[in-house]
Amino acid sequence: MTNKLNSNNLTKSEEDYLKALFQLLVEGDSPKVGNNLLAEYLKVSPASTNNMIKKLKAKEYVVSEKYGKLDLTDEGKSIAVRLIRKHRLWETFLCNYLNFTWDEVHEVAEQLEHVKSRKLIDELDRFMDFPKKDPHGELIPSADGDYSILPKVMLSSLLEGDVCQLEAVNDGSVNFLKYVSEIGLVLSSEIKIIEIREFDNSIRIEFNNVIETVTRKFADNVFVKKIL
Amino acid sequence: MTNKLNSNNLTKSEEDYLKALFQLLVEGDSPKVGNNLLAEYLKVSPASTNNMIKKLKAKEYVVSEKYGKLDLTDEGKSIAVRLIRKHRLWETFLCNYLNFTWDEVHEVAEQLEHVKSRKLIDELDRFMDFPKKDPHGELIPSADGDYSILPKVMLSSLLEGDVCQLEAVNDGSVNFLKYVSEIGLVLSSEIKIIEIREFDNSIRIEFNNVIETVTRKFADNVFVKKIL
DNA sequence: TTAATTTGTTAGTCATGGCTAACTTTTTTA
DNA sequence: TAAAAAAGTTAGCCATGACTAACAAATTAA
Repeated sequence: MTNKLNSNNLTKSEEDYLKALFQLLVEGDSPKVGNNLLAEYLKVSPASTNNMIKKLKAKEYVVSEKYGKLDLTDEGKSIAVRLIRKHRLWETFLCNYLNFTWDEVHEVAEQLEHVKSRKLIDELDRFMDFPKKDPHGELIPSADGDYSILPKVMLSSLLEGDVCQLEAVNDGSVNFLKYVSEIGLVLSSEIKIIEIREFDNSIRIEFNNVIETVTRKFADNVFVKKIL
Repeated sequence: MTNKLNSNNLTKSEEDYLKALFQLLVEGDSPKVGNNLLAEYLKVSPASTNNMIKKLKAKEYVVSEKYGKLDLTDEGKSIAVRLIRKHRLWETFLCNYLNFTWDEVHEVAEQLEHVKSRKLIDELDRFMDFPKKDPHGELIPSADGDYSILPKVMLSSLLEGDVCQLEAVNDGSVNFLKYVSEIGLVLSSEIKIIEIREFDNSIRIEFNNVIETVTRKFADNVFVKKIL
């Protein structure tokens, strides 16, 4: 446990910054995360970010040298992981018990993840019988803070003739999520790559006995496990 | 429905004030609610309250004349009722599904009631099969905003020999709630008034084949239905 | 009915967390 | 390697919602 017990006195804003920084560091493509990237990700000005980073450094959740790149301390990471755990558990609850669809959960989970109660989230976890994955296929961190990520294979990285199973989708865009469910894809859907068109990078895929053409951008946001 | 659709753009603070004002107006003892009473109830300074009331008047949720008493507009009432609905549904969920006890729910429900999502709360209601009462015995307002209160008969108003059933408890104090459950009282418990001691206003009651002595203050916070 | 008390209001301050504009440092690229 | 671009920082502003201190109005009591 942390030496600060459960005195988690962070504001919603502080939590947002820590979680965003964690996601850029751990799940992002950029090797280094700087002030402006974080600002862009959170859709706030670089000045606001700079200001908040100062505060988070003072509280020892963030480390960085002047004009240098940002990193999280262990305590900072731990807070971020707890937020991600809360977010994913709520998403799971909303989808599995309250009839929410993929594209509806994110906004509400963003609010619910800031509710402060250890018991609430651990009981919710138990109530759902300790789910391993959220509705988008992402792993849910455990109560003791184990964070791991699935090896991500993009649908766009496969070759003609390959067969795979849908493991997860990027939950960054509501429109994308709507589109995915509208065409009928769900977790575990079996997908076969019929054709990759060099001309425009579009991909013809088959699933549920239908054939669809999807763009490269679409396929970049769909993560799969190759099975053939 | 309101003419503002669902554009419920109130801050947490604004919501807190509206709900508090509603509770003082509808459930409180005072015939008139003024600025200072509201301030005391919310544990903020009269100046803060005055400031917020100005804003809520500008937004047409509150009406009052200068130096006059406060009242809510229909829109203000409607917002307060929706908050109470959310609060009580969450309390019900926490108690019935997540193993929370009477004294634990309030603090967490205070946070959950500010989560903004019409679908969330209506689905939660459906998930629990439209409960009528919250864990403390209070009626839960319906989705279309019907607010009603149980006729409140205080345990302290009964006479020796009367028999009653526990209908609701005042949920204003954690310590009181803890005490109620520790001695073994639950909703629907049958209680018999054994003796009322004039000397110190204490009351001897019998329930579950045990006899307990409770204070007048305790009995003022326990609401019952007389059955004999 | 005046004086005391309570209640309500205003002015001015503070912290949080946004913002823009201007500036500095670092990195890129020509 | 010097100029341009990008990234980071600082100063100063704004809104929100707290606060205290001082003051005004209304109510209660003498």
